[in-house]
Amino acid sequence: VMILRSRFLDARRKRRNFSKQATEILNEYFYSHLSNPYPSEEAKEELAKKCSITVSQVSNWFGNKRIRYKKNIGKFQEEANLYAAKTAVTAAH
Amino acid sequence: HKEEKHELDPNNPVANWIHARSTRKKRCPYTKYQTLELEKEFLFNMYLTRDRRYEVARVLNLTERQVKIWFQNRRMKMK
DNA sequence: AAGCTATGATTTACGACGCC
DNA sequence: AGGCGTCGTAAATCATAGCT
Repeated sequence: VMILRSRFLDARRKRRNFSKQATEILNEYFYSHLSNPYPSEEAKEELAKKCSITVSQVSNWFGNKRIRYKKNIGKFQEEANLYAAKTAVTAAH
Repeated sequence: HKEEKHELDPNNPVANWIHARSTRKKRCPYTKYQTLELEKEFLFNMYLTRDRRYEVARVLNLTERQVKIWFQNRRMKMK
């Protein structure tokens, strides 16, 4: 019984990477809230809808992103600059 | 809602994020046997009595705290 | 094709807060 | 006060998708 369930749960590990657009949306939020990248429940729901993924997946994504960014800020510098520039353009109308 | 500790360092984007205290025990994956026995116990009852907690901890060589937290996490996982 | 890395999911361990 | 409840998360680890 539990073996069946654990296999079912393990099946969740069969995943596809998120779409390019979804990753784009998540990164835009992350880098435009870099000093406090903790979306509220409502914000998570909105992101989930825009990305066509679940709220849990949004939480996982932010959890992974925060720890991986923190662990190696240098590696993400280029990406950070890219999204900073992008949101700056958006802000300038 | 704030958790754990914040570092005081201006100019660093990560400074105001939530950080685990350095005293936190490193995560230690449980053995297959430990997990299986915990699952069996969970199937028996989702909430531990004090006596069961003591017994499970003793048999699996875990602390009572670890067993308590394992059950808390397991209940959350179930939701 | 094989190896390696990036990435999404799961597992331990707590902090914050709640209710008895 | 004190202990166990949930909720959200950190950090480590797992599994494998997808490059090189």
